[in-house]
Amino acid sequence: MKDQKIKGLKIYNTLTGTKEGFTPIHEDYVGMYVCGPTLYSEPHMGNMRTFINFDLVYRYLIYLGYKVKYVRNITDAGHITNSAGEQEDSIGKAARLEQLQPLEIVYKYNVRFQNLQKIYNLLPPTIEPTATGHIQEQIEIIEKIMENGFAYEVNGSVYFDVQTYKKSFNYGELSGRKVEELENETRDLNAQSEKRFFADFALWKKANQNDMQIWRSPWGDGNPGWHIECTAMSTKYLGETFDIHGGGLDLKFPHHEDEIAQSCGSSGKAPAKFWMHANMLNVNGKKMSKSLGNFFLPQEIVEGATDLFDKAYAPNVLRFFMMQSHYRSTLDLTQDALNASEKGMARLTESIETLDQITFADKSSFDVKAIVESFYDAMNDDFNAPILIAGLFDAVKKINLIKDGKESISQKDQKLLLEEMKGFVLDVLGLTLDGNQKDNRLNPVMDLVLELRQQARANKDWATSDLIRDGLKNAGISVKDGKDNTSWQ
RNA sequence: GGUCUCGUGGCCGAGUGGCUUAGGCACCGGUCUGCAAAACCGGUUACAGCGGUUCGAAUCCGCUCGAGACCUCCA
Repeated sequence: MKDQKIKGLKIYNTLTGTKEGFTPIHEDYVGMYVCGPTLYSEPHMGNMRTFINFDLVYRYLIYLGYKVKYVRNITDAGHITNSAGEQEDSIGKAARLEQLQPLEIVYKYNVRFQNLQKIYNLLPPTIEPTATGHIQEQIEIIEKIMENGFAYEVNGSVYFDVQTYKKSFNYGELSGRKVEELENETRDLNAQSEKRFFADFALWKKANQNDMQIWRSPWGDGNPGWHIECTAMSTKYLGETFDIHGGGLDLKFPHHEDEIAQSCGSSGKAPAKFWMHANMLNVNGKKMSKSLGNFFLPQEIVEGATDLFDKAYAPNVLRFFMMQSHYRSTLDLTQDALNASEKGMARLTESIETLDQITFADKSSFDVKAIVESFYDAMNDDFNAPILIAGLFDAVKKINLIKDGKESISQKDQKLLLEEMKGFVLDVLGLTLDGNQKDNRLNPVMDLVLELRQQARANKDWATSDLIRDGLKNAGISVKDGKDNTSWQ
């Protein structure tokens, strides 16, 4: 089935604003670059949403059988934002505050980030290159851009020459901005700028006295510009043009626009065939962000340590919650929504276990293949995980009906459905069944306890059976009386 | 101020011209049960407002109202 389905994948391309059929540049191989975090603090849940969404993309491409090279950078060089060079870079600022070296800051938060990836069951990218590890590559790209006449040096800094560039290329094609209009749109014009043109951006920035990180370059000591690291690293690991470039929607302009300019300006080629942008995670309708203070940390929510919610949620629940919305839509995070996801996910994962132990029939009473195909169709339509989940719940309903003897399934279909449900739930959505797995040592104990309760019930000794039930409840174990047997969780 | 996006039932959230009852949760009814919970089955509630195009619009166009994003670091 995968062989037939692999050709059906469509991806929404920000560059064209349409869904396009996906065909990799090199057959069977996919190159994907995603902009990673700047590690001057711990990533919050909003950041995680983007990484989880691209994890979904990565997982589905693998599921379809592609060999995927997934590059996600780690920004460990701070970037001076103000063109006058007055503002401190984010990493340097954090370093000063915590009285650590910049790379100690980055290391510290990278350890946490890596841990979060494990907790949230993100597949590790093929490589996570760092900006500071690729200063030479960045310098070389800048040199190429200068050779091509699209950059100029001023006083130890190098700027990209947008005006010259747009004579040969279309600056603004990704974000739909027109350079002529940009000037009026800009809120704060910096009159003191060294730049020839307001839209020019720094490729290399001359060092300040108080910079904590400084590198040597042909133009003197300084720092690489914000955008150049992605161009350098994507080129190095994926080539001048690769299949997919992803990132958060807030990076579309100027970051990704400038990446395109740098690639075209150096190699003459556009960096990526497909640009994918993941939308923001909202809290009460507003983008989760540090400045608004409406963020919480991924670690806090799984520990129940945030004031925003009165209980802890499993990482699985957060993942499922996010998968219930499309990656290109904003998603509002509320406690009610999380509670809904928690229950729904439990029902979904439990049904997989039910299916595993189901009784076969000679024939299936419903079209199993059609349900499975709906899984692929959903994901092939621009990774539409919410539709996939709706399809999975169709299967859940059928499985429960089979259990009740109202539908039936053949052994062959059971095998197919189980395999594909596991595939989509575990491998594609990246959920785990951990929550349903019981402690090996506790198992026989619980068997005994429930047996005793069953005896009490047989004797109509309700006092004893309720004592056991209530006692277990206090211990955090809920007893579920089924038709034929009693289970617990 | 400029550019753009969005406004779906109690909540979250899909769907872009013609039965999608999307789906999840909640709620109501039922089955089961010693009771309760859990499971399961069934059901109700919607397309911001106004106008237009069309045989027909949640879906296309216009206007109004509202929300948000980007233009500065941001996933």
